[in-house]
Amino acid sequence: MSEPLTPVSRQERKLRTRQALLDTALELLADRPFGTLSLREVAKGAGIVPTAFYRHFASMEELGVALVEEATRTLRGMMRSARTDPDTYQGMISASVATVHQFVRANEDHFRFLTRERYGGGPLARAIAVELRLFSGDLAIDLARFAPLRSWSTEDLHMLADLIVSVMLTTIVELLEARPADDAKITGTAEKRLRLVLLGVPHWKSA
Amino acid sequence: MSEPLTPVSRQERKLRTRQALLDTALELLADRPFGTLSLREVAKGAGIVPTAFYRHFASMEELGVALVEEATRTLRGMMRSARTDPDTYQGMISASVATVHQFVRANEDHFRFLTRERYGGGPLARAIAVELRLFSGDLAIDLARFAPLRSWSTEDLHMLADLIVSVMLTTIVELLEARPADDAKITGTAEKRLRLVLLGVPHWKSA
DNA sequence: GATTACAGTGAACGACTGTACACTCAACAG
DNA sequence: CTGTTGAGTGTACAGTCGTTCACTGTAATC
Repeated sequence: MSEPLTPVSRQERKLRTRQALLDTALELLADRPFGTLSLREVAKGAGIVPTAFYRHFASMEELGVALVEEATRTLRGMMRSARTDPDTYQGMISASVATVHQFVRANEDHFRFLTRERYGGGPLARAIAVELRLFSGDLAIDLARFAPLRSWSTEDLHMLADLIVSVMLTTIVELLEARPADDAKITGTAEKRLRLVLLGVPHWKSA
Repeated sequence: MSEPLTPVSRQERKLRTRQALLDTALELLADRPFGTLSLREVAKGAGIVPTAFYRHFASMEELGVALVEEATRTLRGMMRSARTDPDTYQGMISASVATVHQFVRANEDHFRFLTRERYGGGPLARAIAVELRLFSGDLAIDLARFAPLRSWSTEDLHMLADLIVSVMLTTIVELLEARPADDAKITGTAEKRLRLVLLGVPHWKSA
């Protein structure tokens, strides 16, 4: 149970309990929305007394914001991982969907939290919205490098990027609600949806 | 303040307080998730004592299910209203988007509730998911009547219907978060997204 | 006109909530 | 070695929560 004899500095211990708070919160969030969990149960889960919670966060809301930061770090990792620029649509599509699939399965808690609180209202939803806009903006920049999209206006590129993000988020939610046995079916449908969207690209006229 | 001298039968009174409970709940839900509101405040808002709540619902959860029913009635009304089958894609797109816009602005509470609780987890999210699947199924049937979609497999039709529903829900959320001054911009983008999706239809090959 | 059904009342309960306050005791700085 | 810092403790308080129970008054029934 006890950690090795390494003296464990003071701030290191603090960081650990802070992480324990974030972890138990995320765990409790597996099956209920953020607004329903209490400071006391998070503290208890992390093995500290309720009043000690305030040594780390001024309120539950502040904890929530920290959780958004942690989860969006995973999201950015996914985006970085997907940026392997293959040369064909089909290659890009299946590679991207595979990346999403892999990241979702490896970080279910983070994605469940993000998708659940995205429309939950309050400051959390706003923080997530900001992060998703950044995400979509990055995607638009990436898309601009593709030959068939060179001539598109930035506005249309953002429209396309939002559409793709929307499809991806739908897929993520489907993955989280399904048993892993159905993963292949879900990723297959996701690829179809993206293919259909990109099929329209060569024939697009903005007007 | 007091209603006219009409004797107001017993069950009519009961129906009214029941509706008052639903209305105050919906009002409170304007800026917080369902899980955070309490039986006591809903009862107080409806002008009855907490214990009288049980004369109408066995629990808050049951109230929530009733709210889902009420809100999805609005949703079905929207679908019925949109089924005016024009003959061109462009006509169908702009008419549908206009219908969505009009219904959202006329029933903001219902749509806010649906979109917020959709991913909130628990029995409410499940009830909403069921309703949305029905909605998507109806849409798939409607789509099957369009000439360019005659040859599509039912699986692909469902894929397309889900994609359209997803775009519509994204649009609804955008409308709810924006000031009405930005409505034109949002509906414009929504039409673009649908146009892009449908642009791919003639070139679709399922494999 | 007497009787029943039942929506709404009011007090009380035990459990849980966030937060204030004074405290301990080990890691740290001088 | 000494004094300070600060993460974690324990008690306490005022609210709120869902739910129980015995009740009241009136519309509906016979």
